Amino acid sequence: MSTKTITPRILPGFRDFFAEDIYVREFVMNTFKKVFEKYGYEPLETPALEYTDIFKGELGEEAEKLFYRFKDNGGRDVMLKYEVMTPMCRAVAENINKIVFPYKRYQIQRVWRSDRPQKGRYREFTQCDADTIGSESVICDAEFIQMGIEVMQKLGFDKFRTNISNRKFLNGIIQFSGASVDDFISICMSIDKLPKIGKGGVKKELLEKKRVSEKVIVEILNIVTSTGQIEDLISKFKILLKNSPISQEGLNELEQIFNYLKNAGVKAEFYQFSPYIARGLAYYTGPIWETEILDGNVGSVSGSGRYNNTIGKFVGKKVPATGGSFGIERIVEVLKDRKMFNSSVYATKILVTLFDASLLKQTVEVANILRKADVPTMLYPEAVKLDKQLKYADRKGIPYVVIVGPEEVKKNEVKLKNMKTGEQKEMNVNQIVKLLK
RNA sequence: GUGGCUGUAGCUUAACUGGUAGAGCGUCGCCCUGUGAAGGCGAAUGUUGCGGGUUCAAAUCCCGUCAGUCACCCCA
Repeated sequence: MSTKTITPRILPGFRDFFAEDIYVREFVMNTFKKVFEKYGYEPLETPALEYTDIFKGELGEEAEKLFYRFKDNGGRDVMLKYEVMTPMCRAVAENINKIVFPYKRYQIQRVWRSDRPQKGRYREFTQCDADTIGSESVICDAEFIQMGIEVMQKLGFDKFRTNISNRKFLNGIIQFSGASVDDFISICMSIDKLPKIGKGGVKKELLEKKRVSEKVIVEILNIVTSTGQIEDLISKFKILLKNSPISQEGLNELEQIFNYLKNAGVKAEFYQFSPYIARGLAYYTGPIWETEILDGNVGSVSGSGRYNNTIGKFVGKKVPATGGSFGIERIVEVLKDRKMFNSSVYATKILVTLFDASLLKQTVEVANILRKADVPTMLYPEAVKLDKQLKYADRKGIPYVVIVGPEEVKKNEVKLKNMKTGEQKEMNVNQIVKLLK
């Protein structure tokens, strides 16, 4: 046998998850799952590895630099899943005749990007997406927004807002202000940074990098930073952009979405018409929205929108779709930071101490009775000093300790100690089962 | 991919302008031969990330390297 030791080290941007991390993560994921399923979304899973060509050309050069790409043993050009949406489109396209539309699915899976790790950014992380495929109706968009708000509340947030806008409306603004439609995406990418870098920053960026005149920029920024009541904004824009059919279409869609939310009883504080929401991604074609945590310096925790032309690339005919992604990693961080979830809860309820090796038979009996009654029970495996065993329970956060000593055995009882209050009582094992139920 | 900052015991860190590393927490033992989280006493743990250079002398200065971290790009 070799005596050489291996230095243990984890790859940068990859993480080990211990119990306390997993408890929070599972709470968050289960909350999403439950709400998704309540709204009629079904689960979908796709492989970790895909042919490179399904991602290539879809996401842009920037993204392609971050692919975990290699040749497999059969010489195939493959890569780890970069994001969840493209494989979904692939799977839908491959099974187009089997799937019943509208197809609503959610996906909570790990993806990999060879990005430089930093705060809240990892090379392996979990993506949480839900989408409705095969319907043009904005009811799907509106319902998704409602669902997103419900999830945020279920997670325990009360200061957040979903900012809603529409790409068609923005498209109209850009034409109205005199910019070229070719610059639409790059203008959207800059506008999207508005909350982060401010009006001045956006102006600077657009002037430096794009072929847009200062006059046009000022015009766009003025419209996009308008605030007010939803109804007022919509009617104001309808008049302002009366010569732009595409804007009118977008505004009508927004009107329908806001009507839906109102009728569904969604609290008005949780959503808003935010014309500055643009989203950086190229593929959005209609309504777009982001959910933002308002207190603290968290920012956006979800990004969504309608993308009617993306799946078509895999199928050869138009397949409309809408949906989006929730930033699970960021949400988990916030929950941990704000102690909104008690992650110290250890699943084990009772530690049965082993008082003395000669009492092993009776001790195991006690543990068995508890386990038969589905009480998560741990048996201390060594007959060491009681204080050591109690200390173990304390450090593990196990709420109860059962002591099976000679005195108790004589009376056919055990001692139950509550670790939080320090109280202890002698009783029959079956009484413990009743007490903890 | 670009740039900034930081590497001293398991963790947090001290060491004035270079003079052969000290503490708190934790760990372990004992006070306490049937009781944790409090208290008292004691113990163990460091080639100061690694390699080289300057110097009588380097944790400290210089160069390189590796690692971590933050920001930008981009994004979740």
